[in-house]
Amino acid sequence: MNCKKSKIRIRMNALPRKFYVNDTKQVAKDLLGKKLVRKIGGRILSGVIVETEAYKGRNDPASHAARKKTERNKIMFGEAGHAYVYFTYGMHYCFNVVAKKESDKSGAVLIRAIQPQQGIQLMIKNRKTDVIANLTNGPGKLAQAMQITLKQYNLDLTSSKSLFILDGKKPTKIIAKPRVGIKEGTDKLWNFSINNHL
DNA sequence: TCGCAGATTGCCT
DNA sequence: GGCAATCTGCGAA
Repeated sequence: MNCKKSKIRIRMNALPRKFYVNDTKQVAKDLLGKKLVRKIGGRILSGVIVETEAYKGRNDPASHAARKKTERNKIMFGEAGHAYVYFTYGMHYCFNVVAKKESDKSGAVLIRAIQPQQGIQLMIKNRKTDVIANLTNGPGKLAQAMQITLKQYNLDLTSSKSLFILDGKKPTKIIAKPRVGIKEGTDKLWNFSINNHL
């Protein structure tokens, strides 16, 4: 890759495939502070990622990919950098990014929360609430605000123009906690967040 | 302010 | 048939 000095940067580039080909926990931490961007019909929605969770495959009972490859979770076994969207509790979508080392068979990072930056008005409309702090502080809320559905299933985040992630400021402090909403594997501190000093 | 239960659909056993 | 990587509203204190 020759990254010569580009005077005019018309569009910032999305994070490269290489970023996602790494240990799932590491990518989960690296994603904090990065900027999630969604383009819908010329409008831009964006926010800084402030909370993530790592889900591996084998040896992680809480992961969808813990047992075996199925129609739904096959994306977690696929190429890193793709979007894994799933529908749960009969009414919510959750947005994940496939991230794993070459040697790993499966793994993904759940994006749990972002801090809204652009397109807040549209998010308010999508979420039907005007409480900013409540727009994207959960996986289901985030997907609703960003209009992420099964249409984004298996989307390649490194080449898509409607959904991608940009580089951002590296957080100074990362907090590790047990993952939320699961029954098994709660001993692992694979929930990562940064203090968004609100 | 906190805690609990209902909503609601598709996937897995 | 049972339950899920959740959110919201309502009731009690």
